Amino acid sequence: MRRIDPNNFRVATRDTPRQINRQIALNLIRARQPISRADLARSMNVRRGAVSLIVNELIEEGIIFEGATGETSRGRKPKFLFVDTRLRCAVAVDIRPTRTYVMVTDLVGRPLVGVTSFPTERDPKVFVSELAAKIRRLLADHEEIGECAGIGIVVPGMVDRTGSRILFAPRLGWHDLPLLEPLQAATGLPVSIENSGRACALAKMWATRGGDDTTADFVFVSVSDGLGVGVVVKGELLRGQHNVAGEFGHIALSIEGPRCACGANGCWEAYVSNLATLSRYFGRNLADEPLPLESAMITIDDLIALAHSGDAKARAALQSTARYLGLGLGSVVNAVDPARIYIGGEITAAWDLIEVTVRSSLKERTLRPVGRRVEIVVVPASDYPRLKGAAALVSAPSFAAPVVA
Amino acid sequence: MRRIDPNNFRVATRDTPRQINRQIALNLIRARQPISRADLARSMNVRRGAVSLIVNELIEEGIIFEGATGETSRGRKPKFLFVDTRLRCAVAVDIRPTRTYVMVTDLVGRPLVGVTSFPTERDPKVFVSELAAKIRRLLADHEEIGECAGIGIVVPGMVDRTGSRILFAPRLGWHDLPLLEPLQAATGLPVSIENSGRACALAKMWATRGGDDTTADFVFVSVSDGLGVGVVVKGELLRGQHNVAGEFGHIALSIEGPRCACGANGCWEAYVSNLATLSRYFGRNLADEPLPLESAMITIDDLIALAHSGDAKARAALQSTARYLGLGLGSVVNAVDPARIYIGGEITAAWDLIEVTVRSSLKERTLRPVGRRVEIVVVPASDYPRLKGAAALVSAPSFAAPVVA
DNA sequence: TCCTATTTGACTTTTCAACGGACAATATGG
DNA sequence: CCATATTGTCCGTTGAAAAGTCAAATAGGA
Repeated sequence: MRRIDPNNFRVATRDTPRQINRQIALNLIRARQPISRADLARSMNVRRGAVSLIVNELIEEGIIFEGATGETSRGRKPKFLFVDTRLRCAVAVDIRPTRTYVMVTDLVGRPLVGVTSFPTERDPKVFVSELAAKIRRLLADHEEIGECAGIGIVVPGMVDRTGSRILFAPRLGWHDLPLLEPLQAATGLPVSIENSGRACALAKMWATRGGDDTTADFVFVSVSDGLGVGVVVKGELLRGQHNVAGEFGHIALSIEGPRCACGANGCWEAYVSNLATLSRYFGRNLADEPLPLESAMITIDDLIALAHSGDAKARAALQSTARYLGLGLGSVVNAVDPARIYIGGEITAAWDLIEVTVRSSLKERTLRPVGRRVEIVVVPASDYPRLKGAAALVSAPSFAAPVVA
Repeated sequence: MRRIDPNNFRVATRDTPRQINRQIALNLIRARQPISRADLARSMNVRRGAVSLIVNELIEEGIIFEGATGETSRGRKPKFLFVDTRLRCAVAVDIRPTRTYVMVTDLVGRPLVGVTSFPTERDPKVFVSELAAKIRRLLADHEEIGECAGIGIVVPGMVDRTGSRILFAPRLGWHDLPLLEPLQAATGLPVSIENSGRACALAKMWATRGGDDTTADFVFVSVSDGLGVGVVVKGELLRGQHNVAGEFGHIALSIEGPRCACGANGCWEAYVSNLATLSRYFGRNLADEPLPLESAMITIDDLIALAHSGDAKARAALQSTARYLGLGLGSVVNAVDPARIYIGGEITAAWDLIEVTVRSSLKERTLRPVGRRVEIVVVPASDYPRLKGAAALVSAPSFAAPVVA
């Protein structure tokens, strides 16, 4: 039940059916490969002839290819179809406050070259030229991975609606910074930029899986230096009017709570960020202190290790975080009613310690009867959700549904 | 950038372009009537011939009609087209805890028969037969308004995803109650049921206006006995996985706050509902007291009148509510990044007293730089947003975009 | 080994709707 | 009266799905 905007619509032309069915076929091939033309026709409930035309068009364009012949119990053997991921790649970049990570993937998001990283340079100009050089070298060193289709970049901050400027990235000190144009100029490749929490959600949305899980509304909550949240509704990222929707990190947990970096009091982020957990461990607010030297301090990973080895103070700090995490998730669940919540970030390493607390405090705040059935899925750091999201920025557009009506 | 669900898609057929363009044309006629075929063709950027076919089809079906001939500076005069709202109507029903309101509208939501009301019977069976009788009598008394296309019902509670059962309506004491089938059986008319906050949002989405305002993401917050919220994203209501999304009334303002009817502590609703405001006025929590007799108590409208006449205690109570309202709106804005917030409910009568406080506390919690630009629009009770939303339940489906891909 | 049934993928004809252009009807201004 | 402009209709063309046909490939049974 969508309203058509009388000031912004897309009329259908003669080839609109083809555009639509082409994308459906492509997505089915992606989800169920290997698959034959006949199977495709059965799945789509159209004639084999119509499918053949679409498939041959896709083959001609090099988007899919005809692989080995398959087996059937009887009759002519089918020719299997696959999404063509050979000799093309995407560069995924994850910009974080201290280090920047780079990975090369194929066009369905599978890693091709291991993750490399380097310290994040705060000066934007220097950063751009450094990053461009690294990417050029990486692609030159691995000619076997083929042509690069584009660069996907993920940042811990807000991106404007055109995806070309960083509006505000507090932990990087970047403010209204054009990033797309300089990088595109420096690399000669198409670039997409996205907020990291949202990108994590994108990664999950486009994750190649068994294919028997249907698209459901979900939320990705990334607990890290900040709190990144991505919301997916009906197969689409929630963006809002200025492309800053989903900033659940700055909804209130307690309006009288501790001051948050955003200026407000008692934001969820101020309770559950890594800094908040560490602050509880140390018994003082680290946010007030001038830029602690990373090496001199214990990190969240150290804290989790301490907790695992039995340190009571570390355990208590994590339990508090777990409680606040669950309470905040309750607000998220009541707001968007998702089928599933993905949780990422360093804290997932302590999931065995905090799961019970998170779940029980989530239940405390969610409405009966349906809200409490929400599934929680932990995404370990080893899954590289941010980098996979960055890769999805490059690969997903060619699988997206056409815009109609 | 929507992902196509490989398990739930709609392939395009030969007549998909027609279905799409038909709905676009219909929406354009609705938004810009009176309009000629030639104008329509220009707006849609298609041939006049194609438009003529669609228009004649719509006329044949009785959905639009050809009215008076228009004026042009030169050349053949155009025949104007209008959405045909003659001799058909929708019945809008607003079920509230104490009274139930009924209105009859035409199919673009304009009132035809004034609002009538009767006390809400708590026993569902009695209620259904009473309501059905009232509707039958109403339609019989006003034969001039033509045939009834359906009944739209709005309830202060959660509705299941099929729209047939009330999952939970705390203030009515209804719990997992089938309402659609009995009412349809008793009236012989199609029935749609929706949550009242969401229906208010629907009303605004389908409000017939100048037509030069484009569809933007927005939120409707209805402050009343409870707190109803409807969220519209890209011309569509946010529903979530179990049709209970948008329950922002139960996000936290303070996790240590007062107990809410939902069982959690410090929900936004517990701070800004009419009962909360009245409780502050009386200096004690009215929620704990056994069902106060309405007549014996002062109502929120009385309280607002007192405030307007200078009563300091009443003003203070409203100011507190205003502050909490603004703070909660901050969370909503950060979560969904809307272009506009509509505010409805009894409290809008005190808007002159609370506006400054609401706006400043909203600003306190919203993220820079874009979040603070959100527009706030007050919807007075005299606009009947709930009833118009109920009417939209009946009339909107025929204008909705077809589902494709 | 031959025949039948089955399955795949290519191909042909039909139908639907947009596309592109032509045309009659209607009006204005010189 | 004529040139020009505008609206709405009509007709042939074209793109794509719908429906059906056919050859190729293969398995299994007689």
